Amino acid sequence: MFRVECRQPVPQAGVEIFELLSDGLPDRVILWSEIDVEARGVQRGRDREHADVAVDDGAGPDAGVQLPNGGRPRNRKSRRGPQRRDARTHHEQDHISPCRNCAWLGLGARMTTPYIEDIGSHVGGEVTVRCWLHNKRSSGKLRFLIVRDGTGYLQAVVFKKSVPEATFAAAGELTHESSLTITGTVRADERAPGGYEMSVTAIEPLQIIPPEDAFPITPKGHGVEFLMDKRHLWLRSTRQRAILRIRHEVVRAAREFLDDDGFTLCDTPILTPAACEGTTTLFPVDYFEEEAFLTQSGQLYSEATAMALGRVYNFGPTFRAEKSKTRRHLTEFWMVEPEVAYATVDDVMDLAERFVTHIVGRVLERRLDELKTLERDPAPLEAVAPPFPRIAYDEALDILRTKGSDIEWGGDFGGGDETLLSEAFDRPVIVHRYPSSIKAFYMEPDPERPEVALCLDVLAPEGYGEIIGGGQRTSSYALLAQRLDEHGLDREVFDWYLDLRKFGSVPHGGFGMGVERVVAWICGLDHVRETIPFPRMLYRLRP
RNA sequence: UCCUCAGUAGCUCAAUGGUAGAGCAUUCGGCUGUUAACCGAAGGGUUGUAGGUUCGAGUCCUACCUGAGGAGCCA
Repeated sequence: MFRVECRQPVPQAGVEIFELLSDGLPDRVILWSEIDVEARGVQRGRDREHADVAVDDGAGPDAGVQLPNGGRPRNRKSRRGPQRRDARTHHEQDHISPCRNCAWLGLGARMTTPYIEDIGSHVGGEVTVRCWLHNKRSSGKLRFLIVRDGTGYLQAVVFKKSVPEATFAAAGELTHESSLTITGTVRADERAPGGYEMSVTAIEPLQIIPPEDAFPITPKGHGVEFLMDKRHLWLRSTRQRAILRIRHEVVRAAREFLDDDGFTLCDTPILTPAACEGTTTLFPVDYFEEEAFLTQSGQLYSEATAMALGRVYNFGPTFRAEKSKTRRHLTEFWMVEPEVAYATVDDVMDLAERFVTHIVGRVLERRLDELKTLERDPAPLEAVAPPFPRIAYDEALDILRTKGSDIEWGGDFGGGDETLLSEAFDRPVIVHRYPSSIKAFYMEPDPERPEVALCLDVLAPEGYGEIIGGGQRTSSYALLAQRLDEHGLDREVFDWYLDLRKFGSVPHGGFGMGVERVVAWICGLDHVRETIPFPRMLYRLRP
């Protein structure tokens, strides 16, 4: 037995490992578990030629390798030059596995450390999986280990008669969420969850969690408070992983849509000198003895970048210090905000409609497995297609009144009103032209009805409520200045914003979409707190 | 800030004002195909905190603390 050890810096050693394999050990696969942990990190280097790995047989540094056939590898110096290229060619010919991880290691199919999601391309071969123990079932002389590596679950079977006693014992000592590498032959087996199973030949525990201080999250139920306190560990559950993958898909789809539609990403500052809208509470920050605030929207700045680049968006965190304690609120959340020069309110509605449709479509296309994990019925999502119903605020009031609401004209919708409205349609509904009095100072009034604003909200179906808010912005300098005064906002603070109306003002508009609310809706969750890895809420700053 | 509900074993929950219980987790034993495995046994408690009523309080009362849901406000 030998091991391969990492020691820096030893140039070209990554190639040496490969040559060692082909020269001295034609039928021998070096198992991942036989490679020192330090070497693994280096193996991940992008440039294989400069991977820093030396070879050691355990007798000491630079002692060389004692091969089973009695041969020794040539010393390191003699292995530079053309031979290296030969080895690489050999490697490329040898490399037949479609497994991305094995290709990435640069060691072809000989050294197989696949991710579980790729395990199907290794049937019949011996592989090593680097993982955590998800669950364990024992049946006397037979032990089932269900392991996870972040990409999936794999059932590994340890037969007492087929492995050394120590290996069988090691399988027994592993505890829930202990880390390990596990080696064995991959088989297709219908009895195993996922359809593939490993017959184990070797187990190497990395860290065994002691039973007296066991992993706190058990397979059975827990309360919200407990899980939130253990959020850093809760993330390892199947359900949380599915949600975060869908969140990733939502973000990716949003950016993909805007990038492909000619938008330029122009991120806006997090630290701001004043309220963007002046209506909600802000988190104050000491900015070198000046008071600053965490942003609650990048919109005003995006209006500036839109005047420079035409179509822009910003994508970042936003902060609201509201004492809201509901299933729809976080104090820190992510928002994507497109802004378009020369856009009218109708253009913004068109954009919002195409945007939401694209995002939902991508999730259905790429994350159906995760939706299934969440037991989310995809049917309501499949109905999401243009055109979305567009109703004016006045019509919305009529609908609400038929459904029993006693809302007066001029009032904003409460959570219950939003639920009532969205339940009236099978897809997202756009409500436009709210009374100016309940909207922000920068909303453009409707020229035909100045008491309403050219604004819009998109309400998600199934009672999920507002996921998008936006509209057309005031383009007149005089009107904007007047509105600032009416809202009690300081003109000097907004002088740069007023400049946008002073130097080539044009009609323009955009919207902001709350990522967490969209994810909650798509996943069918009853609370936004699970849609972000570490939610920040009223009374919840840790972990 | 206001309203409602909850706090009992590591976790999820029971317990008419009268001996503090179960499942999961943990430990030990059994089982060669388990699917949140199963079977048997064991350990594990200042019932959120402080007062009060009562012969007697997990249970009733008061205050406080913590959490959850909602209102307002918002994406």
